[in-house]
Amino acid sequence: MSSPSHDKRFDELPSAVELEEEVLAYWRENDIFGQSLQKTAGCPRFVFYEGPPTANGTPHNGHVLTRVIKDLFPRYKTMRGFHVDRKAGWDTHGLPVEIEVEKQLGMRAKGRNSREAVLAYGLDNFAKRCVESVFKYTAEWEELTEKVGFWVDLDQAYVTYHRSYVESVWWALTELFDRGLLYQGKKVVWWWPEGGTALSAGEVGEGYREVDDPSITVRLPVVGRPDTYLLAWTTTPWTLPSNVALAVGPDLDYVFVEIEEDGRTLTVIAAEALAPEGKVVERVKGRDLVGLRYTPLYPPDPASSHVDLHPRAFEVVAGSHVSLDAGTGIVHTAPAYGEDDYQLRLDAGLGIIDLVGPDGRFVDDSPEWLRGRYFKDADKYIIDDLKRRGLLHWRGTIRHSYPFSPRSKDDPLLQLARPGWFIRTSAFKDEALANNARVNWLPEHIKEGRFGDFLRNNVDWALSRERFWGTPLPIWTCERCDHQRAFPSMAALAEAGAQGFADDVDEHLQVHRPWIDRVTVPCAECGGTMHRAIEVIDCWFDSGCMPFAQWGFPHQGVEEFKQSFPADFISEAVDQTRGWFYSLLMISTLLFDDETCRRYGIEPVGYPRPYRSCIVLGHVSDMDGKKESKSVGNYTSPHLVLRGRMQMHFITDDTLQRGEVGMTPAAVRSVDLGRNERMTLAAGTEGIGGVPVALVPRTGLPRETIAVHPEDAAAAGLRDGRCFLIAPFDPPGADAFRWLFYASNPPWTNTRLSMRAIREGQRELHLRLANVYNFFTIYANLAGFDPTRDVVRPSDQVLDRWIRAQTDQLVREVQANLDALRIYEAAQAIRTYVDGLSNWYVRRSRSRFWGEGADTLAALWTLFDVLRTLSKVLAPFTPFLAEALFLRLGGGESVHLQDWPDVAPEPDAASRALLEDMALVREICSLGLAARARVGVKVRQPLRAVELVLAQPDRAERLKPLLSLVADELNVREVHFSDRAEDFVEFRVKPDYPRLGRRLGKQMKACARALAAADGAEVRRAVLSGEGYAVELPEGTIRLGPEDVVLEVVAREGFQAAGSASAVVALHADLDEDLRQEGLAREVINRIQGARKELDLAYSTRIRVRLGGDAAVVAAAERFRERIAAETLAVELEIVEEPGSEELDGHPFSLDLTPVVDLA
RNA sequence: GGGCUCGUAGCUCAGCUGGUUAGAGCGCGCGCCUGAUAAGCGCGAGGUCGGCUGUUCAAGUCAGCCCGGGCCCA
Repeated sequence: MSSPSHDKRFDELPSAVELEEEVLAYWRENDIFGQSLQKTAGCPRFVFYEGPPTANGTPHNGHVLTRVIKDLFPRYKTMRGFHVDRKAGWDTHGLPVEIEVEKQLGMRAKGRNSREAVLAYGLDNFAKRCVESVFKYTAEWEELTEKVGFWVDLDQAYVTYHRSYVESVWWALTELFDRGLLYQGKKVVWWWPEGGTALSAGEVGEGYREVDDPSITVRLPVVGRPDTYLLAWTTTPWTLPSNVALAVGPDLDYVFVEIEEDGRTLTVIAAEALAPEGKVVERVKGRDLVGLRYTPLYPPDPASSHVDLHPRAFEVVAGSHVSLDAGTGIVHTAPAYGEDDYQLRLDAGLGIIDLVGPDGRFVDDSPEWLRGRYFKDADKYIIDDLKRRGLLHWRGTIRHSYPFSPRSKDDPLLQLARPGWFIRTSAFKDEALANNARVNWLPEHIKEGRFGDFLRNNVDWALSRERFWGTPLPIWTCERCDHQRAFPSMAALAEAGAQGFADDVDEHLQVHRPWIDRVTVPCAECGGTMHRAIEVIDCWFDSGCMPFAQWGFPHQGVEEFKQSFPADFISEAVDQTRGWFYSLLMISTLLFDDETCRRYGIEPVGYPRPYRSCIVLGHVSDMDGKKESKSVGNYTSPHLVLRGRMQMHFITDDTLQRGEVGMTPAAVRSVDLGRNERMTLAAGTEGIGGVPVALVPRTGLPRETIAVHPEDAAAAGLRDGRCFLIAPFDPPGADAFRWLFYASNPPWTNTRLSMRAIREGQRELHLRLANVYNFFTIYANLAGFDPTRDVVRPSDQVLDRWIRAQTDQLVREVQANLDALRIYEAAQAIRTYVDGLSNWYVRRSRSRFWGEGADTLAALWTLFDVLRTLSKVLAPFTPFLAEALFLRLGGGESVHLQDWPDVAPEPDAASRALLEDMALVREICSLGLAARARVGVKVRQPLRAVELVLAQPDRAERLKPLLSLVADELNVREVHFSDRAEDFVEFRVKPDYPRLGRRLGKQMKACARALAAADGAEVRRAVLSGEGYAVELPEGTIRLGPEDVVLEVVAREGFQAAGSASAVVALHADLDEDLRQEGLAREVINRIQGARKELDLAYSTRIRVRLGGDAAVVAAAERFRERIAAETLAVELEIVEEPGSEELDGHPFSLDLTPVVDLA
């Protein structure tokens, strides 16, 4: 190979994994992230809030989605000249942590409340274990974060259990308390008996599951009317012993129906629409039933402390919530266990019975056979009992979703009236809605739909938790006079003369239980001692405080807070509507009204706060749209994507063939190996000594487990039940992973994830682009191209001008879409561009790169230049590939320190015309290839000519400079516009519907009919000549101008032509000797090039060629001798007539080729 | 049961304010090109736009109802 004329060489791009490792190391060594922050110091801010994940679980693919979406905009905005702080955060409080520790300590048991066990263990040690557990998987999170290229400041991360954070939350609570918005009350809450705590809407929302529950209709005997029963329906039989009333809709229609049963005649009462079959004996309105008394199914003991009966107990009452949607129209009411029921009790004065306690078990005052029973277990006993007593009218099962503990999926929740602390959010519904109205939601329907609905149905926030590891409620109550006071900080406590600070423990633990519980304050009212309310708070409140608590505001960080409130952008998955999106919005709505802002010296921010835009992400599912699950095995391993291997458990199975590995069917389909691809089964990550294996579906495997033939296991040296599966393909890597989430669908729709889909994206973007770049390196290195020396002014060559215009257009489109937070559309623009670059610019420019001189230099420079621009456009999307490309092109220190390419807001007229014209040219080529395919002549065989007919004849002139591209692409000698178009084309003129429709209205159809019936060529001529075409319509004659119609051309049958609405391309497919000879010569060239490739010759190696064949071959080769020699780099070309051993287009042929030793 | 959302080619998905050959990628079939070469490209087949009823000169697009999937909540 000849040595380049200078030292500068362009390196090829390595595989994705290698490339990404290289770039990560480079970023680390040079602190590129840090530099990007420094570079933009003092610039306008683009504020991003990181929603804190909890690090006591491992990250999954959904987290990859959020991380890559969250990374895109900060990178983009940084390039646009904004300063984008990216403070990481960790959510560290709450049930998930406690449960994890309880599990470690062996405290979890079905149906058993763990509170006592925790207390017995000791809160000091429990809290310390919680802190340890919080960061259990931090390393995995950090690794994933880095690997997928999410730039976030982990070193400065906010941590919700840290003292400064807790004190900020205390401040918020104190504000609310002092304004009377934080109150103690009793409400029906979702209650988790095993955890001994209420749960917030956000927590409950995590735990819904489809389950089968009993669905029964019971009979309640009417007092004073023998054999007459009210029918009531329930799915929670365990609440029946606590029944105190039946509710009916006063305006609904009810009937008394006679039914036969076991020879008896019974009368049952139910809503007419829902009543059982039978003889209707009476028809009444609901209000007529009100006051009807019935005998309770389980007469309570009035002496019990769990029974509080008012005079109207066991009567029919009116309830506005009664509907005819289900049941019987008579609603069983147990105020202790339902929200509507509780409200009805207050409205109607019913009293209450609560026979199931907070531990989920029946209390001692219950009927004997229920005492101590777990509420869910009681259902079947109650059903049996009612059946025996003839009070069970109907029994079935219902499949519905019911909430379970979000942290312990086997624990059903129950609704329970409980005392606790609440925030009066419902009083601020209007403010929250007004705030919401100003948020830019993507997708938009979240605003009025899911989120708006949630706000409209707002209920007070059940804040308190009778738990241990959480932000303690900062409220102290006097044991003597009940005076209550909230404290916003430790300093405020100290100032009030508090005692009992735990100075000897970690500063962060001091603000937690049990240490903070020991702090007492003298009561300012009576001098008594104040103790802290025992509760901690819902950890959703913690995360909702992050806009200010991350800075410790208002105790510190005031400036930082001011500069970063509100956020420009946040993004999380849709399940956060009731979680983080709500807690953020509600807390900021409550706290940062104009008056409070002024009090803290903040410019009032108004609405929206605390976020301006929010992208609500869909879920990540498997390729069938099912939820990914490790136990089902339909889980695409992030390790396989990022590193090309995954660690699995294995079992041996000798029913397999050797060389087969059994996997769940979903996994086999997801990986989608090609027909000849084999995974490598090995003991180690490198695959040394591994065995090639095909994947076959096997059901019934345990989680993360594969089945292996015993001999394969032995051959691969597997031990310990663990093995690696190593992919036969280049691992797609982080960029391909990211690209899938950007380019396969808009982020708010669910993404179906599979290796197959990721690899598809990898081919589409990465491989295509790497091909283009590697093509560039070949010729740039061959030519000794040096961009620092060979600076070329923008070339006039038409392809160069086109790709530059196209590049500018790309920048505009991506910019406009990203500014509107539209990722998918931006990615589509990139995809289309890369296709054009590869399949038009490079392909049509190829010959220019082989040559020398000014045009070659212009081509090299242009490609170099647009690739560099492209690397910047790609930077926010595929930061690794973009960086590698940029560095190899010698762009500078980092593409992420570059400014976004600066282009004019609109293309100039010339560029616009060129883009349009080239699009038409590409369409013409496409039609030409279709016509060729129809004719069956291969492209290597030159044809005499093609003729073009354009629907818009005025574009012909503009197209002329581009016709040589058509000639090359279609391999024809001549391209011209037909002067006998009518021979093979029909003209058609259609109305321009949008334009004419507005003008003509109802006459539109008549006009279309008239045009269809008219002679197209005639109409066309009239319109184009400017005289216009007159159409008779019912309401008069109108004259159609060129703007009123769409001109089309259609290829006539029987011609070797292909057409679209805008053009028809007709081939002259007849071959003469001359054309045949050229075709043959090109065959010769093709053979020689093929031989070069077989010999693996370098691009610049010269050769000696001896070729033989019959007279025709010789004649063709002789005639095109120079071209053959030039294109194949033959320094000698010997052509002889001889009987060849091979065949060339039906001619005998032989070829002998020797490389010339390069003496230089 | 309610709310939201989705239903477009075999598969995965686009389709702006209603406008006339409904698009892309993959897959499939056929073919081409090979000095980007264990890649690349083209062409083609394939759609009653879930169903019904309306509104309109005109409906994949708007409205109502129904069917089916998903999410959220009772």
